[in-house]
Amino acid sequence: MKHATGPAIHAVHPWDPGNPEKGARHQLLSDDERAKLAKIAQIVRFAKGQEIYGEGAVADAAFNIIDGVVVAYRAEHVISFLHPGDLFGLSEEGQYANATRAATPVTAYKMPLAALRRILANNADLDVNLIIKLCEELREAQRHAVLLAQKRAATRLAMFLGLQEHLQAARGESISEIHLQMDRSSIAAYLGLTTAALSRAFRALISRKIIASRNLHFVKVVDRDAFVRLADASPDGN
Amino acid sequence: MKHATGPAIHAVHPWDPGNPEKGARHQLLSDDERAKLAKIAQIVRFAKGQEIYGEGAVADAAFNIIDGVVVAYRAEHVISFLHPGDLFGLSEEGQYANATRAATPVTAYKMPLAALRRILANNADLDVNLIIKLCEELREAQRHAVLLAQKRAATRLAMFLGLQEHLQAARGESISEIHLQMDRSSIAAYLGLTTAALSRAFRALISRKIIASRNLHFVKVVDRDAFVRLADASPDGN
DNA sequence: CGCTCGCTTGAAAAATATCAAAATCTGTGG
DNA sequence: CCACAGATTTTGATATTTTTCAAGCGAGCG
Repeated sequence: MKHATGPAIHAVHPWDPGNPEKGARHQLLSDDERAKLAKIAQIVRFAKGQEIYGEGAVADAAFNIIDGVVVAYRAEHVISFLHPGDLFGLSEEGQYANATRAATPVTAYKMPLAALRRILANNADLDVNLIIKLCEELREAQRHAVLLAQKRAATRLAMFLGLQEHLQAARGESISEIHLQMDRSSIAAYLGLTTAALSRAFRALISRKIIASRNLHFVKVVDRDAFVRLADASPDGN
Repeated sequence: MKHATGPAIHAVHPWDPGNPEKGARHQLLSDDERAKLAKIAQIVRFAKGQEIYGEGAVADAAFNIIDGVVVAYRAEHVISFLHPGDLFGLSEEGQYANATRAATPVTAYKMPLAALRRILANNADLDVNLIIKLCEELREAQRHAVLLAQKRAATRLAMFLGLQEHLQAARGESISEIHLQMDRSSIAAYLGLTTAALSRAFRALISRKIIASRNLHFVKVVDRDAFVRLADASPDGN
């Protein structure tokens, strides 16, 4: 079982131009590092919809997702969706900068921040890995901003689906369908739309035969050209 | 002259709850570290409007702003405004993830990435400082996303002005007026609006007597209550 | 098997995008 | 220091698009 070894942090390496397939994510930690972290970590579970911590709560632990999807939000707006291999609860000491909630049943490692920092202080490699991970989060936050700057709902949705597909590929999963594990209201909050507008955007893409969906959680890109035309943040017309 | 000492990285410390005034930014580097960086840095200047590097260009150097404002953009959308004490051009090796352009005349340190990484590898403290800086950038990118998720133009503008004011305060400058160094089209691109909509948003805030401005670059908050009511990402009504 | 919660749909109102023209600003050169 | 030309910003009138508010559906759950 891959989960038995301890926390795993996955990210696309920002240096190392010579990595196998571009965009592929790597496990950043060595077995040794994972073992060290495992010593201070405990495995915790959250039910779907359960709050993990609130905005502004005193931050005492970081989490590393083993399985499931977590939603990070702030002031009613979804900031990011976190997946297995992601780290969260970090980078704010004192208090958490945003709230988090389980979008699906979640299993995660929970690591006390104090112990974590102690390990980081004595381990330059971990430091670097943390930097890599932060860079990845930063890139993603910026992609989110570009998405949100789009003016048309259908464009935002297409970009979002493109991001999801991309993430799925980076995780090594199949791309034949895009799997949306979160509910519509979370997606709407991520896209800066009302659920009504999101629903209509889905309908627009479907009726234009750009995507198809067999249920709320699975979407398939039918017309790749049109999809890319929409999703690639075309600076021009649309 | 404070600039004679070498690169300076400013950030709000994420740990250290016990810092003097909350929100105040600190110089992260020791004199020794600055001296080390100074050895590999050269001072460069850019004219207003000049491109510093293009999106996707081969990344060979990082920059640290001494004076002026830089705009980072991607696909026609402004991702961030960078100020003195900020670092950019980092975190992408291989190629720059976004383009940058001088919004005002800019003076900066230019540091070859290769040399920079060599220094980082041998200096755990610098590592930590880099982490702190990345956390700050991440927080800011997330704030940007929250801003963009707002549906009303006036709300986005008010939040933007609030952010600018906050940054100004963190830099220790006066807050009696908000100084907008960039042009309207950059602000519009940052807010995900057209310049026309941005102009009307300004007008709306002015006619509602929430702000006043003596020219394009200086804005004053007149009705603080109304301003805060708008800018504080009110999850509720508006 | 009924019920709740979440998603979809409708119709009307509000807001922004568009496109184009007028006003202002900037900085350049006389 | 002033005048001018180009560029930026503002304003107007319309067309789109999204939000709102509310009612209908449907799927999943107890």
